[in-house]
Amino acid sequence: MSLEVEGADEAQTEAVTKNLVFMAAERLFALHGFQNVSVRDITAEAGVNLASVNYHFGSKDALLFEIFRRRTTELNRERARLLHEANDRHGGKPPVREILAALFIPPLRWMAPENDRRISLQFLIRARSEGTEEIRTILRTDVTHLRRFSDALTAARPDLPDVEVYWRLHFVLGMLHNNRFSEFDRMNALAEGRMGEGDTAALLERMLDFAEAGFIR
Amino acid sequence: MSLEVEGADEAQTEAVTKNLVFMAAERLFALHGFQNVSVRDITAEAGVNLASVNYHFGSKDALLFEIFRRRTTELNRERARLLHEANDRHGGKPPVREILAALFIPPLRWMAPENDRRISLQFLIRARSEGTEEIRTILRTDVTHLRRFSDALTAARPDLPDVEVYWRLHFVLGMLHNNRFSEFDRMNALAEGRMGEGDTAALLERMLDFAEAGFIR
DNA sequence: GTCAGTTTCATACGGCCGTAAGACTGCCCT
DNA sequence: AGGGCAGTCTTACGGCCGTATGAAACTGAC
Repeated sequence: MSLEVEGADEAQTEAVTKNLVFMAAERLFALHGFQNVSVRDITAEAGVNLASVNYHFGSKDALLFEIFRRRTTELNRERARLLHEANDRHGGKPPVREILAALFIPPLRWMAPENDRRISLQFLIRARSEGTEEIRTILRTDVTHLRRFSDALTAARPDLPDVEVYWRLHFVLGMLHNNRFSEFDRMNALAEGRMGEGDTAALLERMLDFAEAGFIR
Repeated sequence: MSLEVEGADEAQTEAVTKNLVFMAAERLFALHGFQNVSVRDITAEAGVNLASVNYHFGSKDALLFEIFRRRTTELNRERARLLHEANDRHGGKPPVREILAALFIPPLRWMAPENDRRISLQFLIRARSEGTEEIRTILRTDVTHLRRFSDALTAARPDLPDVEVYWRLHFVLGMLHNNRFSEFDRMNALAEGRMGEGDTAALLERMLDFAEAGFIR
């Protein structure tokens, strides 16, 4: 349940231009939203030619989708690995807190201030609500990733009806997805700046305390 | 802590066209997002002339803002009234569950399937993340409404550090704002349709149980 | 050195966008 | 009767958008 960063390399030296576009687009989409960023904005930010987007990705929609796909895969893989490790530690039946930690830790790692994946997380959160119809369809349809977690949770709380588990997982995901800049800033304004965003380790414990309490009850 | 609907009239007979535009715009914005809906879409849906938006509201941005302002005011007023009633019932110091109920009940009332305010809630949730810079600034700046609730919560839990209250309120609002169609559909797909969206009274109790547990802990 | 293949470049096209301008309509007030 | 006016209509303008095209530049193999 630690937040230490682990080796996240990825060679990806192929096609410098394609990568410049990818990174610039992810950044701008995350900051301003899909519809508010034009292909011209992206190529200008990346310092490449206007036609690059359509040459390397096919279309603006396809670019968005590829970023979404890659980041989602990465996030899901990290989560699955942590859940797997929790399974190993507890003989295939980890307690609720460990399951929730596997769900929380990857995005919280990404969110750490010095982490350059911070923008990727903002992108994912945004794409979830503002994405293309294609993205929304996938989100609605492909729930295999979540199933691992709901299964683990029902195993950890066999006394709880399935439906109850789903609802509480729904609430927990709401907590998690609300961690975007603007919402945090709002609450921090209310707290007159005393919320201290930086400490992600403390945030993890806070979130686990809150979510676990709601789950164990 | 009941969900019975109360008198929500509002005369609003002024300028039929203006109202048609208002309603059509709210609906389309809620369903498809601000950037994905054109002035032409709105006026077509409303069955009025293209120029109506600019004549009655000044601009598309101003239209969005006016819808946001009105719905926010209505929601905040309902919440404030419920909190006030809770105060009266408990001599100015209601327990956590009552405070959270004052926060949850208005949006849940709006969300009830037969309620025509359902679309207004979807609009508000969307505007919160996709709105204009002006809307985001207001959300970030104007926290007077939230202060009533954070004050009440710190009074109900004087042993808890202020900062802790803000964090937990942040989590609770995350739970609440995640109640959009798409997110629910996702979880309901995972539950194979067994989540039974319709019963908002049960949902209220479920949310209160979860949030209260996290707060009391 | 040539040629095929890949990548970059400048440019343009058609389309939809938000907004403005000005003519027109109906209604009330005097 | 007639003038004023709020509201509605048609139409068009300039602008930015995503994408397509074809030429130019580059790369490596032989």
